[in-house]
Amino acid sequence: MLDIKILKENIEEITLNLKNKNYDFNNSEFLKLDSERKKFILQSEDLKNKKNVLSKEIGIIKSKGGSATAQKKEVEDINQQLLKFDALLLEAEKKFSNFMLDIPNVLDVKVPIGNSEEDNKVLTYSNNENLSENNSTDTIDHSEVGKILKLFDQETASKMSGARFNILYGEFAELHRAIGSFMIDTHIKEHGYKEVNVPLIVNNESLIGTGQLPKFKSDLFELKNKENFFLIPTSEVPLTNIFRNKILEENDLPIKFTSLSTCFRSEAGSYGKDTKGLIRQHQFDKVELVKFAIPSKSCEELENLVNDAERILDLLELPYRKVLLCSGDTGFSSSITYDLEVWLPSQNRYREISSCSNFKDFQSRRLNIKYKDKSSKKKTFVHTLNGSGLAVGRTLAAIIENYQDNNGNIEIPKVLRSYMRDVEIIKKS
RNA sequence: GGAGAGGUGGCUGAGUGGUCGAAAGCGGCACCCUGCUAAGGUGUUAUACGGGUAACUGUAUCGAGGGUUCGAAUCCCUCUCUCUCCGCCA
Repeated sequence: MLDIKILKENIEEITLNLKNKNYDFNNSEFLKLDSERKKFILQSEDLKNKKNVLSKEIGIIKSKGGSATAQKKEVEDINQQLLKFDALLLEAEKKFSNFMLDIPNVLDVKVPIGNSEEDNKVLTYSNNENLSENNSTDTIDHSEVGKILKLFDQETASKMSGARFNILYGEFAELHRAIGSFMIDTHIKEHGYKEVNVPLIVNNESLIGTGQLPKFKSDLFELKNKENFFLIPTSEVPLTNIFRNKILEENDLPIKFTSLSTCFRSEAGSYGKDTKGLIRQHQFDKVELVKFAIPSKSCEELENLVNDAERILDLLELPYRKVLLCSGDTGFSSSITYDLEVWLPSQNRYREISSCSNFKDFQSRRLNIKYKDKSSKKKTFVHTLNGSGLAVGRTLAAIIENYQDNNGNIEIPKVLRSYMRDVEIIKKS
């Protein structure tokens, strides 16, 4: 959520900024809803004040043994009026807050202007080479290899569950588990994150806080037999909500959490896209990195966070590129986002494997997460950041494709071997 | 799932119908005092949203929502969470 005062003071500038995010900010509607709300607040508060004064008077009269019937009558009249005004106020507040919750975060000045994916700015290629220019691809698609090796079974998964699920057997299941363990170990041992095990089901307050609701409900799985239960689309949601309604100490910041969790996404609106393999599943595992930082340090913290995610790709020796998302491609809650895209030779293209964002105070305002600023002594909203470090299923796919030899055998990346019985290669049996 | 006990400010904890946004203590902050890191004294110390250049002032908030009442932290109802006991269970 945006700061209402800041929004009012910079309304032209913010309107332009949001336009770059393809959001049409209706500022006359905003001003109308705001003034309407204020009008009712004023009227309602005025009546309440009168009521409070009279009630106090009645108390004093009663304590002296009087009866105060005239005052009682007057308060009753006020109550009648209040009934009307409070209904109007409630309506106006609701409209206003729905309007506010719908507004995306303002973009950072560093974000390049653009409409879609094509306008994203590629910053670096690992090993300084753009592999999509080579155009020599005899790599077999990871799901095909999986089928040949009999370690990957989409048909059976679809029988028991439906589309966008998979079953991994044997070495693939092991490798999948090894990847997750390796990633989270690296973050806790080498990058200073604290591991957290989180609930996979959260309530809608949590999802409003991080920005998935109310706007993106269709992307979520909601449980049917219990009100207000949603499967998490990412552990960003529980991790960030840990400090909902909390005041943190400046000395404790930055706080760095990481979690390996299963994530659930409905993938509504992506029918027919990536139907084969591990790229787009209803259920997938992901290692998430979440940070709480003081505002003046959050930009720096984002750079570090991206480095932490990149480090995993470096250690796995997977080719990738780093991309700064353009304005139109930057997510609803984010102010600035870097994507890491791993090389998938079978598709001859780079695919997103991590997305790292600075949300600044957008989430913390919704969630009411503050810290006590040492110099000003004021309670100030913290900045929240997060990124994938990395998506486990997509990493598995990338390994299967990038570590494949001409016979369709798959070498295990060196750093993972100790996590899976020192197996060096997966061969057809 | 059954039975009971609870949810009060940063924390502990009083408060059962009127001047209670809420005692007291702890913690925090400011100042004073004291010749050594201790102790003491005084004051101050919630959040959000309005109005006002400002001093200041209004409204709301005692788990959430409803109700009773002129008036609710306090009484009633529903929900929720925590704790204890029983049952079931990985």
